Amino acid sequence: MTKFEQKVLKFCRKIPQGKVSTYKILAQAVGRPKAARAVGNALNKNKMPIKVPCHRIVKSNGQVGGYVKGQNSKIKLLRNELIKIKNGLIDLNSYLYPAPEKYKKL
DNA sequence: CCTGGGGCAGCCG
DNA sequence: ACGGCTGCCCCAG
Repeated sequence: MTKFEQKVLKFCRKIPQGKVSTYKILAQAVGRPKAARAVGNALNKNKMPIKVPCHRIVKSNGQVGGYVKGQNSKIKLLRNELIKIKNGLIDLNSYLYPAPEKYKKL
């Protein structure tokens, strides 16, 4: 496992239950602002959803995004954490962590 | 709403 | 080591 992946997973674990983050934010957190896709790759490759709650990572536009066990599975997990999803969309204003300014203008 | 192109770590030949 | 392809993406038009 590479350094990059480790960083990604580590940040994942910091996300509190009931909150979500985005691939982009994760990318920024690991120092690779433009590597959102690579981040997704890392999460996908990890394949250890029990220890690493990668279901709390969604797209920056609020869509659910993909998941190893399927989007539907991901949605269930999120709902299970009291996160409301309307038609495949998550309200980032309410759930986003660490909540950057640009998402707070509601 | 849809289309196209960019950018990045990993994997494979 | 090298080049090309891929994928839980992002953003501008």
